[in-house]
Amino acid sequence: MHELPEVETTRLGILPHARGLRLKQLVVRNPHLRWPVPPSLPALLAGTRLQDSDRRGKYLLMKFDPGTALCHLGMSGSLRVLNSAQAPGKHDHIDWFFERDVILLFNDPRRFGALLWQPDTEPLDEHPLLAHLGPEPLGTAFTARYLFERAQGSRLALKPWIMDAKVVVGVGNIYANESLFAARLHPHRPANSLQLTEAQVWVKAIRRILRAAIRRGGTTLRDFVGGDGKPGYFAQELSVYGRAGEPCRGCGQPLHESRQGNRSSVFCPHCQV
DNA sequence: AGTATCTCCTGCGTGC
DNA sequence: TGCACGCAGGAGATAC
Repeated sequence: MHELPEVETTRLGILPHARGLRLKQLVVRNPHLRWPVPPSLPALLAGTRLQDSDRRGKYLLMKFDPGTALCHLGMSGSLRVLNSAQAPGKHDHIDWFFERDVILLFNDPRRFGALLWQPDTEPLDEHPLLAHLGPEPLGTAFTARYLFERAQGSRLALKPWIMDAKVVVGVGNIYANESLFAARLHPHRPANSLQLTEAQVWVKAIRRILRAAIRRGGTTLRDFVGGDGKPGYFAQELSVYGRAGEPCRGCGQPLHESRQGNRSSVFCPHCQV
């Protein structure tokens, strides 16, 4: 799926090819993503330079001369560099034609992704989709003390709680499951039962797992490819996600599965308390 | 204000 | 072979 490591993999795959290049033309073949692609975007971007690319949570930020394009990959989106022009496929919605024959292709079968725009006349961090995001899990603001104190105010179960982008960004279903297992925390525990010592373990687990997933190029279950078009290889290192009924890597007992907020949770009822 | 549910969408697996 | 069906989920919108 598409969580922080997948977006970061995409960003790192694109940057060396496209940074500093002028965008000759943006072709929006299908603007019907999660929100409509702004009709003015092709005219706004034509002839401008991609200065840099950043990431905020799961939003890929592409800084052009007049402003920043916000790209979300949703569930099934990919943004990758093409070696040469090719006939557009069914779900190839947007082409970015840069100088030097560099082409970025945005493909998204389920169209949960998005491409939006924030002009430099408005502060980027005040964009409605970015304004209320919590800290970056790999940043210095994401501390055990922060997590612990924030948890005291919520009766939500730990699993849906940590997936709330206002608590921390970038942790979706896969890495929520994995980090809870690594920290030996039961996903159904109320957030306000979290102890400071547990928060310390959990923060380290989240950071470690996200970093490891980035090193492996993300998790490819079905359709994720990074900016270089290659799949990620973290799926084979997953401990619980997608392994319901299989033996726990800690104790050998079968892993349980439940539903929380219509998302699957997989955990070991013996190891996670 | 915090929490729960709904919604968008397509591909894939399953059962008849 | 074909079709109906359920499922997967990021996360904002909506309802309580």
